Amino acid sequence: MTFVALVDDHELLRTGLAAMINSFEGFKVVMEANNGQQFVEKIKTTKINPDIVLLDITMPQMDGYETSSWIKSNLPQTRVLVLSMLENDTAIIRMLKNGARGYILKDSKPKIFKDALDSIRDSGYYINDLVSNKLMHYINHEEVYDNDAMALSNLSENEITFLKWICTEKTYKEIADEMCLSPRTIDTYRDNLFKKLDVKTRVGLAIFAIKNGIVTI
Amino acid sequence: MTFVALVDDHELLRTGLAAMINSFEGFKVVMEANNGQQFVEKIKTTKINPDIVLLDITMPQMDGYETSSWIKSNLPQTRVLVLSMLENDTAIIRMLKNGARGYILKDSKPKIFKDALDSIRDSGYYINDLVSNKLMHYINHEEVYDNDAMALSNLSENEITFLKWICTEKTYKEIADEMCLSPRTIDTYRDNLFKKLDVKTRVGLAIFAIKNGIVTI
DNA sequence: ATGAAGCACCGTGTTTTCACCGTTTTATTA
DNA sequence: TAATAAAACGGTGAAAACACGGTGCTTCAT
Repeated sequence: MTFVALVDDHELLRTGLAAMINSFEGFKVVMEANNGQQFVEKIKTTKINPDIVLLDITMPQMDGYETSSWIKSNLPQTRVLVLSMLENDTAIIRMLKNGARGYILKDSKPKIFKDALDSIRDSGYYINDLVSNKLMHYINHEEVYDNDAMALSNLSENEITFLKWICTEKTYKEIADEMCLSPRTIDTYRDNLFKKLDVKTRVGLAIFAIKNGIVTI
Repeated sequence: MTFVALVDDHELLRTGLAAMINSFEGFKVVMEANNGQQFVEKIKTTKINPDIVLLDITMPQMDGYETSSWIKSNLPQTRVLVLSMLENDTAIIRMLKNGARGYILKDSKPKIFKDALDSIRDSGYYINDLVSNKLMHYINHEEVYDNDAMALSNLSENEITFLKWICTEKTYKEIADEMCLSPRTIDTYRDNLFKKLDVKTRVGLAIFAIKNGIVTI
């Protein structure tokens, strides 16, 4: 029997998932959590040790990236299968770098699910087209992903906050007021981010912020 | 027994939903569809007549707005319960205007689901805080919603195209080149959209375009 | 202790964006 | 065909955004 944990903030989806997975021969859902933090707590307080964790990316408190890293270092025998709506290269590569063994979209058909779980249990990995394409692409364009994937983690708290304000209609001067910083500093933030993220305009920054979940619209 | 139809392009969510609803006393899922168009076809070809339709908004082919309108005029005794991730005012008001009897978020707890279904079966409506707040607000700011909801359909082809370019890093002059129009015309497009959409900056336009699916990022 | 790295800050100048005014052209239809 | 709406185009000036080249002040590892 393979034990499965579900980590996703959508309770409804979780309920459906649990029902489905429990209906699969040889699989049993033994834990559910709303986010990474709750998952970590449950791991620590209970003695439950899941074989496979079905993990969402966008969650409050502790997101999928962090959670997957944590699992990689604290539960090395536990395998992560990402279950996300995000289809963009950065998210997929980043999760794989953080130890994920497979990546499937939330609107997949049940059969895909079964296949993925079987494959991860038996071979340790589930390599679908989504993943293999990104991997192939990654091999040839590593720099791009490095820039992009690292970008997020290389951003300071202030830069993240700044990116949130970027997605409003405030001027840089007004943003400076909001953040209690000099307008010049804000200019520097912008210029640095232009370089870091390889964009040239405020719209570029806004798109980046949205794409990477720094702001939700 | 109350018959329920599920219209949502996320098969997994549908599976979970179906399992959950079938577990509720007195409810039975009698039809599932991937989108509005498929739903309409099934209604026409089969003799199934659902009492309640659980309807998503963002779907390919025929979205929730259209589908709800169609149900309103073709199946007047069928009641629509919206099930969406969208929490923004425009979406909620627009669905209610198109005949929806209730609106719940996809990450609601199962109990909310049961309550909503019971309420719609018994009283015809499910008025939660989400809906009542928007309704109250709507009473007092009707113009705003009219502007917003109508905005999308009031946009010309060129304006839509322009909004796509807005979400790039091109300057207005470059956009003018791309669209084979004078820079002045582009200025006018921008100014008109500022008024129509009630925004003040290019970032505002970009956010609107993304929010309303004119561009996908 | 020193040199590299990062953050906050500043000045100047150019380009782009935005606001407000108006004219010509095209299409529609009464 | 004259009236009318709309789309395309234009000028000007102020405000905002962007580019570039800096200064101090920490921090922190060598």
